[in-house]
Amino acid sequence: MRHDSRLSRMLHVLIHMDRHDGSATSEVIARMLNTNPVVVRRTMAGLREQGYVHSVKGHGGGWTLSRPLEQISLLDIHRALGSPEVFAIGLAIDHPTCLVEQSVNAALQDAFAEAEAILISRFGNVTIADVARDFDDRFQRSTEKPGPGSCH
Amino acid sequence: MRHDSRLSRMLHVLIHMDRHDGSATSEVIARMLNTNPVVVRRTMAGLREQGYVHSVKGHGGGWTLSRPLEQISLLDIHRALGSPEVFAIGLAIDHPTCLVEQSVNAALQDAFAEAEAILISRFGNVTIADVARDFDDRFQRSTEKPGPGSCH
DNA sequence: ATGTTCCGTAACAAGATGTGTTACATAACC
DNA sequence: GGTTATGTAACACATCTTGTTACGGAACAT
Repeated sequence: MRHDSRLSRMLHVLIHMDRHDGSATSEVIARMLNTNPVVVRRTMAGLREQGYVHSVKGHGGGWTLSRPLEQISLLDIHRALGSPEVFAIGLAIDHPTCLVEQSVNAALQDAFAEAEAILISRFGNVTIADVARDFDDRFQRSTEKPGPGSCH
Repeated sequence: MRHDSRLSRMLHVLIHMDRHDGSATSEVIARMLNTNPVVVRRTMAGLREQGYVHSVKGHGGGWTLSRPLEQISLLDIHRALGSPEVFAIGLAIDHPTCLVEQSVNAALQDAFAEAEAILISRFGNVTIADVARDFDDRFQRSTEKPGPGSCH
């Protein structure tokens, strides 16, 4: 696969869970995301550990939100997923003895650090509720009768 | 491997080439970078196509710079390498029919676009000569007698 | 109690990509 | 023609995300 899509998937599913009464099973979520129930459990495990969702075993069980979307930022989810590497480009080696390579590393790291700081700051300032609100706008524009609906 | 280190490697070798009279063979460059001559040719091919370096076959041949480092930015090299994907994080799917996922994509793409714009802008504003100058500073601090030297 | 429905997790396959390596063709210079 | 280079195809390898199978454990239904 080309890149890590777990953040995208988790935001997607959390909004659906918010707009859906009761709990959702890994099976149902997997169909939403066009993937496998095991992948769902694996990915949501981090969110559960951080207290953003709750899982219940057995009949009638499944996944539920543990707190309102207003209280969860994109950064929270990014971190719950283990703060995966942001960049696909990186240094050849981390601590080179070559002074030339040290300068190259410094130049690149500066640039990466600046870009990452922007991204992380942005993630921290956007809640999932903000994204859900944007969905409401799109939904309203796409239908005559606005309301809390979804595409699944 | 974890990530794309071609940019880092190319900056490294271009500075060495600048501080080294005559041409350098793929063999010599490969030893600098702790890699293989074929990898060097493969990676430098893009730089040659864009006119940053020149290669000569046969006895006495090798690689030479086609223009001063002042005229090559980090962005130039990034593009010469085919503008590889900057981020290791991405969207689940590109053009979803699901309105929720469309909102998620929009939020993430906004954030990524902003961060990438910063990174690209930074790359565009730094020439390899700037990096080489930083090397000169480090070299001077590391010895009594400053001068155009390298670690290889 | 037993079966059904869930999650939890280990184990392994698949696909993609950067990299390493071998092999061979081609070109330039001795 | 032989030597020294690059150019490039072909394939192996490592790593990582994702997909899949398998099985264990917990909760609820009957």
